[in-house]
Amino acid sequence: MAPRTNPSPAPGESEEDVCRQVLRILSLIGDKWSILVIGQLRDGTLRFGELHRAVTGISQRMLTLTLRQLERDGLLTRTVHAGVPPRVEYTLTELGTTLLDSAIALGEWATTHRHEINDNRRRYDAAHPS
Amino acid sequence: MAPRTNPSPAPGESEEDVCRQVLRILSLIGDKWSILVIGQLRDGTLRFGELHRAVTGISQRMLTLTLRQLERDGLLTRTVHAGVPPRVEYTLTELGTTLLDSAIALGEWATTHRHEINDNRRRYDAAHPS
DNA sequence: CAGGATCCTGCCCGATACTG
DNA sequence: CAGTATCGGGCAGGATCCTG
Repeated sequence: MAPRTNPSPAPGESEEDVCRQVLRILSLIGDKWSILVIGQLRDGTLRFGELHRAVTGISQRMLTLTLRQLERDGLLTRTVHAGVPPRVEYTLTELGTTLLDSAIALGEWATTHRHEINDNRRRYDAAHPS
Repeated sequence: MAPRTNPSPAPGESEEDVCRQVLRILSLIGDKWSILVIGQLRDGTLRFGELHRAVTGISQRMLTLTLRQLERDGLLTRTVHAGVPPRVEYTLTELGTTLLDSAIALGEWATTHRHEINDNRRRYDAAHPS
C-alpha cells in the first residue's frame, strides 16, 4: 500500500518542485514513443536503424528526439563505434530497466482491464448520443 | 516478473489492437490532468468547483474534458443532484481506484529516482553545451 | 454552480532535403 | 548509416463569454 504521507520534500526543493518532477517523469510513460523505444531495448542492444524499423510508424526525427531525451535522463546509453559506415548502439541502463519493469506492471493493468474499459466506453457512447 | 509472452490477443482482436488500446490507457497516466484529478479523488467525493480549486492551474475547459473522458472510461462516476444551485459530484469507481494504485506505484518510482535523473540531466547538459 | 460554445495561439510532429 | 535543418499543417488547450 502506498503511504499517504507527502513524498518527503527534501531540503532545498519545494513540494511543487517534486510534483513537477514526478509529473514530468510520468509523462515519459504516457509518451507513446518513449515506452515503445524502451520496450524494444528490453532484450539488449539495438542500433539506430534497427530501432527505426522495430518501432513501427516513428519518424527519424521523433526517434532521434526520443533517444536524446532518454539518454539525457540516463535511461539508456548511446555508444558510437568509429568506422564507416557509422554504427551507433543504444542500451538500457539499469535505471531504464527498472522503469521498464514499473511500466510493464502498468501495462499489465491496462491489458487486464482493456475489455472492461472498452465496454464502459461503448455504454457511455450509447447513452450519450451527442 | 512480467511474462515475456504476448498479451493474449484474444479472439476478435489483433495484436495491434491490443497495443493501441494499452497505449491509449497508458497515456491516461502520462496525461498531467488525468492523474491529478484522479489523485484528488483518492480520499472521496468532490464537487466540480472543489476539483477546480484543488487542481492548481487547470482550466474549466480541460477539467470538464478530463472528467468526461474518465467518466467514459468508467474510472469515475458523475452524480447530478437536482436543485439550485446545481451540485455535481465526482467519485472514483473501483476501477479508478485500482488504476490510481498502479499509478502511485509508478509515482513512487519517479519520486525515488528523481535526484538520480536530475543529476543525469545536469551531467548531460554540462557535457553537451549545444 | 457547472458547464457549453467559440475564438485563437503555440507547439508538436511529420515530411522533406541535406551532411559527415 | 545516423543523424541535423527547415518548413508547415493540425490540433491541443487557454481565455473569454454565455446559459440552465
